[in-house]
Amino acid sequence: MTQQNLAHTTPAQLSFLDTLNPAQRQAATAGDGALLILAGAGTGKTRVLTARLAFLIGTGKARAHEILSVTFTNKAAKEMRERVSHLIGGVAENLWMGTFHSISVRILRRYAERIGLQSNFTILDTDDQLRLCKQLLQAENLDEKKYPPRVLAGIISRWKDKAWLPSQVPAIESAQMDGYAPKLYKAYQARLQTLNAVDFGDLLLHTVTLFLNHADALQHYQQQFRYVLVDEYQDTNVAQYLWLRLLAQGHGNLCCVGDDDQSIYGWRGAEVENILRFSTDFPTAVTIRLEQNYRSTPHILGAASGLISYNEGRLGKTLWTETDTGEPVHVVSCWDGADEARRVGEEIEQLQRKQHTLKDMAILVRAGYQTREFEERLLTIGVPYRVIGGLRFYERQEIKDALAYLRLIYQPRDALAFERIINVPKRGVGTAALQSIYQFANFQEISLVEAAALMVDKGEFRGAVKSTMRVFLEGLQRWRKQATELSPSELAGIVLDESGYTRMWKEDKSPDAAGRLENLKELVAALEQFDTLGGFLEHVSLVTDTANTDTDEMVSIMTLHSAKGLEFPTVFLPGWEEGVFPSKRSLDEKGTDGLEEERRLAYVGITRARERAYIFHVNNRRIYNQWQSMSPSRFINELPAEHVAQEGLAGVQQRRFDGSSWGNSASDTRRVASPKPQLAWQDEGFKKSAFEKGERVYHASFGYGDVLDCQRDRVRVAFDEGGEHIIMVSFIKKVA
DNA sequence: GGTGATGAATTTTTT
DNA sequence: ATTCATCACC
Repeated sequence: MTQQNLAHTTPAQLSFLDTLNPAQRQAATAGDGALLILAGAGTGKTRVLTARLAFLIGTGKARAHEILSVTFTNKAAKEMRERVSHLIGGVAENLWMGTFHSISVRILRRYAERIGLQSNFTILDTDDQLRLCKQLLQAENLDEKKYPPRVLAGIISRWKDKAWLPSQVPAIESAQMDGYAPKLYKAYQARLQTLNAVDFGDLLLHTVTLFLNHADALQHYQQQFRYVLVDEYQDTNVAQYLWLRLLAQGHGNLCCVGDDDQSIYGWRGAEVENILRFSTDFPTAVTIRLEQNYRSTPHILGAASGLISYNEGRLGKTLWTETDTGEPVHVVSCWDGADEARRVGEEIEQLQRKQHTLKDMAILVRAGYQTREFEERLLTIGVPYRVIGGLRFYERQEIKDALAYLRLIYQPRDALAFERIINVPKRGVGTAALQSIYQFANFQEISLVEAAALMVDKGEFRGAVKSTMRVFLEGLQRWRKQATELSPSELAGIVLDESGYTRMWKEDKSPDAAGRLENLKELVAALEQFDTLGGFLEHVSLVTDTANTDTDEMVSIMTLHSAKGLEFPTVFLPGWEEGVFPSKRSLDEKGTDGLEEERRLAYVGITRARERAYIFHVNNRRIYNQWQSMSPSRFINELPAEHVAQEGLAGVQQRRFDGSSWGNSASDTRRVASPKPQLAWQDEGFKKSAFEKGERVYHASFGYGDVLDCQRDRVRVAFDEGGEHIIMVSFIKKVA
């Protein structure tokens, strides 16, 4: 295969370069050394990255396995691999392509013992981390009110993002949590080590530590990876920066692609400075700007560019496009949230009548809670939608429980898994019993499972606990044996059955129990794709289930963050009000930096649009059940007037709304005169959603059911599971 | 150890 | 409003 890869490169093999514009081609074919590609939104970033990969291989500069290509998400890695395959074929399989975390895992599994772990270490999720933090706080006798576990977990994560080991936390930072934080961090790390576990931050931190302390390991990878490429460089944190710098040391062939204007993950440790500093870090670096935008109309681009120009710390780019002018960005003023949702709905219906397909439209919100009003509205008017993000499959309670069983089978030392399920389903093991198991295990320096087994033998438990515990432990042993004989999927089925976990949900009366059972079935089905339990567990910890492909005819609703990297012909951007967007909290916590990040988020939002962008803001919004009068976001004022069309209420710019300015507008004849939401039956949309006796409907939590009768905005429904309920029509949907 | 009441918090999210 | 967690009590 070596022969093949080195193969004679003919110009024909590099013909893909002809389709690139000059800047793109320059970036794809740049010579060795540090290279920064500043790729504005919609300038063909992925295209250039894949072309460069193909170029390096096609010209024989490197063989596929000598190139390391890092992304932030699995989705991006997958997409890039597919696109490279198109250019160079099956050789692409040999590329090292993945997320920082997945590549780190690969490295760490190999060198685990160097950093005091076993190769089969567990990767903890946020839940586990939180539980651990809580335990540590309890062990230190600290008040969980004063020092919330979440805060501690956050501090530790941020420190890890900075690549600080417990001993390296600087003095100023050490003062956090009244000075307890460093000690707790140290204890946390010690605990992880005994658990043979790592958290997400550790994956990077340990890899950096490994490279710093074990020259042979570092050299091995430095020599193997002759080229290192990074996507979304503006999102890297310090640990990732060091990780990259160490790997690229020597040959210095580090190619970073990014856009400082799209750095929106500062709150989780990303440092825009990494990209701003690139030329200083690598003085010989070549910087190439991709500025021709292939996505949006000039108005959209103009609005976005004008907005982002208010940010100070940026490298600066001038995006341009050859596309037709198109519509200005619509800024729509609304009375309240319900009105806003109604208007978005109307616009969607109108576009639909003009033959626009629903999958070309997206509603992008600042925060998850904002999706609700749109969901309700779209349900009412019968427009199919899909919320992207939110609670993911592997984060559901029942899935985590099931996974804990599997984890414990795979890795008996996994104390956090043990803790999670020892009393799920109920086995009569409460805090007291768990405490004694813990003490015994610590004292004997054995795992919780071993401790529990010994205690059962010694008759330490009384009554019911004694037998349930025995049954559980025997089961565990049996399953562990079966794990070597059965497929992961078969094993999961047996475990869920024999442990009583499935029965627990079958006997559960709550309306969502049926859904949980469904999810468990889905889990067992998903397991069929894996040959080993270990492989599956790793997949789960590193890979988020990807949102369904965009084949369905539906409007997408998602947060601005999860919209990054996507594009839609039509984009709706609601909630542009001071306090909501820019978010008050962001400003309070991070000041000007926070504001600039919010502004970048706004920039990301607008630049998702190909043809049409609608920005909405309301006069009144109910926040935590309290009506608040809102001013339009400063970002609206920052949009250049020539790219904007104002609709709805007049006099939006600059001034804060007062009651009098509302209603004077001629274009505002249909406005509702009170903050009270309009009842569904009063508006035209309701006709479409009127229900009739006998109709089949769906409700998000009750599931499917039949309509018994309906009155105005309410219907009585007999649900298949979960009985009879009277429901607002806006919460149910007709099904065929 | 389970149940009901009271009180506090409440972005963004991948890995 | 709603959720979540803890506390008090059975």
